[in-house]
Amino acid sequence: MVDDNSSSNKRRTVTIADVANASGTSGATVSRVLSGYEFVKESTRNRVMEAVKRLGYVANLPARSLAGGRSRIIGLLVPNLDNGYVGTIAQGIDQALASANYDPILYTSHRHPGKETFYANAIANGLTEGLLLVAPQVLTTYLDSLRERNFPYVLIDQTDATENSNVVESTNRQGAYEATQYLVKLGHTRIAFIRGALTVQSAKDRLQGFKDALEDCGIPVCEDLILEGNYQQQNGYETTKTLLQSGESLPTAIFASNDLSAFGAMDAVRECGFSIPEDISIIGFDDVPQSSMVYPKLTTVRQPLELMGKVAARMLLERIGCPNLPPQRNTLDTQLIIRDSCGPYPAQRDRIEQA
Amino acid sequence: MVDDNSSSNKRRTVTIADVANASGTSGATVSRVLSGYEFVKESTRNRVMEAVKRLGYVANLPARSLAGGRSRIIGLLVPNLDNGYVGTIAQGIDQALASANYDPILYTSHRHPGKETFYANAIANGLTEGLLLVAPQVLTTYLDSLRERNFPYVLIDQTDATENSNVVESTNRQGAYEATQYLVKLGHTRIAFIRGALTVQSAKDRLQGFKDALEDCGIPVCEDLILEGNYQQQNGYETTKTLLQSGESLPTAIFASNDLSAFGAMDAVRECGFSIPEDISIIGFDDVPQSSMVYPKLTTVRQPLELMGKVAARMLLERIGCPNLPPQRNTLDTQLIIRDSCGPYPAQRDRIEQA
DNA sequence: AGAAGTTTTGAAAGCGCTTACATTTAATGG
DNA sequence: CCATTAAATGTAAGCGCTTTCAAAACTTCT
Repeated sequence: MVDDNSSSNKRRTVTIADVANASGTSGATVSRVLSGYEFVKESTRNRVMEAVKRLGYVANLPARSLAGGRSRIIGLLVPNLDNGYVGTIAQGIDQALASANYDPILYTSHRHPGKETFYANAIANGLTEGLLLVAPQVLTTYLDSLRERNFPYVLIDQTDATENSNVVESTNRQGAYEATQYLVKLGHTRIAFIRGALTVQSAKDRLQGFKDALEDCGIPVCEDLILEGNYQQQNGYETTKTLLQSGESLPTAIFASNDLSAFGAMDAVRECGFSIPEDISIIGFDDVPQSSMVYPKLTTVRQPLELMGKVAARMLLERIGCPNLPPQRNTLDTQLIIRDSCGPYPAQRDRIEQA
Repeated sequence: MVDDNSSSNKRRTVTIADVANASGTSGATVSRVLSGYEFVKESTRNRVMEAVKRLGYVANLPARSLAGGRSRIIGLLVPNLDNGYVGTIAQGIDQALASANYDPILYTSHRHPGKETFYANAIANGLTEGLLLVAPQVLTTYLDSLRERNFPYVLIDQTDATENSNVVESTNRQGAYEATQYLVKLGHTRIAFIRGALTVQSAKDRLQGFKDALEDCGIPVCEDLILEGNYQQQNGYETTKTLLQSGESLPTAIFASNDLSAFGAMDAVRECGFSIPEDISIIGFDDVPQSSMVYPKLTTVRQPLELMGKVAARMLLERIGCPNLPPQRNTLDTQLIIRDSCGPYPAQRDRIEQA
């Protein structure tokens, strides 16, 4: 019952030493109590906890980190923040992190063009315990450093060719396959495909799924209908517009390999005077929140984004706990979400082509 | 030119001492060079920088923090992540922070029900240099502690009644006023208003703008048409549905005081068999990215969200630099964005009411 | 009661950095 | 050329915590 309201009111923050004094123990013991160390006498523990509460003690994170403790911070590298895709994943991550009492520090990749800055910020500076990489476009640059240091990380919706990374992804090929089949079943044979950058594994897989489905349905793959893309809405818009204005025999359906480019495609299609899905069907991939809010509601392949974030975060936390677990790959199921943007092969097709 | 590839390959990370050795100086000097201290001889500075580069030295953040340096981390408290509102603001924040070489650590308020945890995480743990609070619902709980400690923070899209906080907001009253006037000019007189929680200053201000406009137009304010809300889509949906099913004399326009609830309202309106804007006009507030993507495109009052984020971040950084600047309030202009969700007083109105 | 554990604790050594403070070196002036 | 002042650098003391290491306090068992 030491009352240390002594004359020193210079000290700003309550330190572990204050708690030690107030509870008549040593700093070491307080630290043990706080870290849940087993061999502390019940009564001591209580005394310490009481003092902690009474003084409003909160551990100083930098000090703890420096001394070798856990910072309970993980780095979250995202490409940007202004679309639902990232937000939804982040939401899942945040939930999983929250229940483990971790916080994410945010790194946006657009501002880290090279390896340097990002590496410096996230890894070498000793703050984060692990890293979550959301759909990074470029990975070769720093993945090696990460592995070299045995620094825990997991890739979300992106794959490392070496198979040495922990990754959470979804059944991209299968999803695209089903989407394509769906379109074919509706009677479409001329289907345009807007692909993502082929540096991104998911873009390759989705393209593959598309081609496989076409092949399996006995429809020849027409390379002219495979449009170069980058998962951006603007690109979806431009590439679609170019296609529709090319005057060549038009597609009756467009498979945009992510929702964002699908939104762009929708704009372009409408601007060219076609209606969706009467003239041209559009299908996307991801099922971001907006997809059910656009008009017409977008038929798309759902990736369980929030779940992916959650799974990834848990996976990371697990690795942080046991640094030597072997790399693991977690592939979650996609699901075709049928809404209003796809229709049967357009009857009025001919009328349109004359226009 | 000291080559210190000595036999000790035990050390994992390069420390300031390594750099000191390699450059034939002391740790203190290295630290000075790194922090841009003025009185270091040019040649010394060069030698140090060269060693830094050669060894790939990166400062250890916790150590730096602990020793009293800058962590270059600011806390970002957001209500959630899965809507464009927060994402857009965050995007602006991130940009401003990036150019000052700061990173945000993310705190989502849904997981910090009381003051305790959040306070502990963000302030007392000594990691962050300042705090950015995005539209916090509750602030009384920790604002006092912040001020007491003279901890730099700025509120975004939320105001502190005491006028003692730094805040970045927009012309909420004025924006709502103009939106309402616009509706009135279109011929509407029965306008429903879905308000936000009145704990949020913006919600009060928007309501006030609505009432003021009505009054100035000589239209009596009908309390029955002011619907309780909370800025959530679900709420906008439910409250609108209830209103439309109440059978009482229906509104011809709905002013949802944020876009999210406007989206909810749109759903409800359509589900009740009305069309927008032919039967019922809808106007929102915020202009989140989705607003231009929904159908029909939402007429709304734009808050410069990204700019608000940017301004707030700069303001915070400024306060971190000069801790004693007086509280400042920065009110940015809103702008009425006319799109497709509002139309003139419906001619076919009577037909509908009979249905 | 004394040996042989076990459980509990405290003292003290850092973690890697910043920052007085002290000291050395260079520059200036008479 | 030496005092005087300014510039440049090194020494050392922490920042608040975790974690050996070793000692103290109990138990248990002959």
